Amino acid sequence: MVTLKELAKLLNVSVSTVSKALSDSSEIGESTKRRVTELANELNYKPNRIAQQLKSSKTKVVGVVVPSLMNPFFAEVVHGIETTLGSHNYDMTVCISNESLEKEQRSFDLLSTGSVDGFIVAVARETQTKHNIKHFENVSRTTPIVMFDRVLNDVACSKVIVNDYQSVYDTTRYFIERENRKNILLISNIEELSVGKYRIDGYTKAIEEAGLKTKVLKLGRELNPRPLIFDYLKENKDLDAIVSIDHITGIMALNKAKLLGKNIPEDISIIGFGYADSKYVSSPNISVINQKGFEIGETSAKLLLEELNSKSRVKHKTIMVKSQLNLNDTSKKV
Amino acid sequence: MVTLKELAKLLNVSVSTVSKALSDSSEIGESTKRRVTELANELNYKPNRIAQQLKSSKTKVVGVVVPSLMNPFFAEVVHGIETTLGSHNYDMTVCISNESLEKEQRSFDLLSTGSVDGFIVAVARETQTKHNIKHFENVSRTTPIVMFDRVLNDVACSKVIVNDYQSVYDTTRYFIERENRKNILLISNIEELSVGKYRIDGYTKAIEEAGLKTKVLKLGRELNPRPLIFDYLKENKDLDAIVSIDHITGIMALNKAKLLGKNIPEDISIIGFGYADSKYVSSPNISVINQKGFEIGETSAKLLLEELNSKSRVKHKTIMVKSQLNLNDTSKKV
DNA sequence: TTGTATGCGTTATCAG
DNA sequence: CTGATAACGCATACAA
Repeated sequence: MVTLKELAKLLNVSVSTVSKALSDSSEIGESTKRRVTELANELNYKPNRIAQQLKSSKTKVVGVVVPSLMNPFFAEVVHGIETTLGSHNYDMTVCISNESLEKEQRSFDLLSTGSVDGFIVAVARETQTKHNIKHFENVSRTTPIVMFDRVLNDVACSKVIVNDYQSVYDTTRYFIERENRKNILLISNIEELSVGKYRIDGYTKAIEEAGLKTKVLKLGRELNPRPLIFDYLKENKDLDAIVSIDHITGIMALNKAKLLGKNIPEDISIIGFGYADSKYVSSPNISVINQKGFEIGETSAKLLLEELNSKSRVKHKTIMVKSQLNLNDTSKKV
Repeated sequence: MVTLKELAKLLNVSVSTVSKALSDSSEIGESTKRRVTELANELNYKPNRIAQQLKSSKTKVVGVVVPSLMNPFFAEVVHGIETTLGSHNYDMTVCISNESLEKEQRSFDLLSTGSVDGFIVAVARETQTKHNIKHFENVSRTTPIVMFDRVLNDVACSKVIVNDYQSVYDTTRYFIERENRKNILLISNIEELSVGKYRIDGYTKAIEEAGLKTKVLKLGRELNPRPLIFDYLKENKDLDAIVSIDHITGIMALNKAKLLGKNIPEDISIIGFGYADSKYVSSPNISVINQKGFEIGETSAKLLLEELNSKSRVKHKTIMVKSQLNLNDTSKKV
């Protein structure tokens, strides 16, 4: 690595002259600047970022902590984050919590000691169920945090949330009022998460308002839920609509319904939570409540950058990114 | 942030005493150690990683540059990388090249100036087609690089590759010999990538050895290739097997074949390239050549860590991770 | 056993 | 216009 010192020695000037020349300071004469920049280019000098970071106590790096990258929703959010950060010359350190509280804590502990200027996080399942929030509280004293999707209300930080309640409420009402469905099943495998609860609440409200009966199939953390779905469908032949509150069980329900000889959407309307590529993976194309992962990522990153670049301690914001209802071939378009 | 200096002042000892005490040096007396560690814990002292990095000129951070995270294969690889790095107390900075040469170069330029100890990369499409490799050559002089999947033969570095040729050759032969298929279509949308070429070559070899006729549908970079697939299938009713060399066009072909009234796998066997979750997304479950993304990630990370931790300049290795043939319900099991 | 001095590479302040 | 000096926080060779 070529350093300022080496350039200085070769040019018989001082280190500070070189430094100023390279940052095009008005203090330095044109001819010196030329000599310096020429040699710097020739030797391909690049300032050492670690040294700059130590000096400025800013890293231009953001820590991103997500439960998983295999979940397309999170992958999409991370993509949105990276795009926004990149256009502001920030990098990101990605940690995967694997839904584990301990891994999440380790990531925060490690990165909060100077490695990053701020955090963007979707809290792990275990963190949410055990409600252990010390690592967030500790860090947030010195370092801004933005939470998205999986959010903890009692941590003081900015948040980007999804209109989980409303989107499922609207969807369920759509099924009831526009499609005249009466036996609507909700399938859940994330009922222990706050977002899961909101979604179930939205469904319940719509069903009860219409005087219908709620039917909820909770799959818990079952690794292969397909048999459970199949059995339920087999024993409830009168179902005429299914709402899945995650991205994969909807597809499973679709496939199982077809196996049972159901016509879709004539016999059963099916909708799931989705993401950009959801349309490719089922036939007929499943309807989705599109969570706009990319936008959520962009918004989270912008929110964080705002906090990082404002001198005065900025007030925490909570922004809602509305999901988009994409009615494809598994719901009657009316 | 509490620093060594502050601890030293509070304890009326020197900075170096504190430093040594905290690293449990044998030079320091037990009682002093106790006093120091107690106060350090009380004030929640954590060494500033940036300062440590500057001192040691090691960051314990790896730069990971991938074309996309929305492609489940890359997401899986990154997950494997993160797992391995994490268990060795390394972090990773993830950059997404978006298949763009320029973005890839920027990432390498930025991170190679002290920010990371090494790189793991799958080269961008544009980099491969334009064959611009200067940024790799420059960096590799000072910083180890491991390439995976998308590999450049003329860059001197370690590589983790997939047995693309062999896996498609074997699959095609399976269709021919065990299932007695005669009209086998290969669908490609990555023919300009080295891995795409290998896969097509494997197919071609098997077909020609059997005295059959090759049929290759090249989709290029078409954004919505489904109509192209549909038309091809409609005009070639005699197809009895399809090999897709990426993870999504196989699913599309499956769905289009069903639309055309084909029974699967009786009329047509279908196989695609896949990843861990592929089995969930189609009905019947599509057969896949499973690329073992997680293992590729693990292997890449291990290879890099080896280079980073060996004093002597280690010889570059190339490791092949073999794909696994998962015959599900879209291929006759014999 | 503890402390002093130096350096990692950069930037900023101040003096010449 | 240029240069010397100090500082960011830590670690270590060397003194005491």
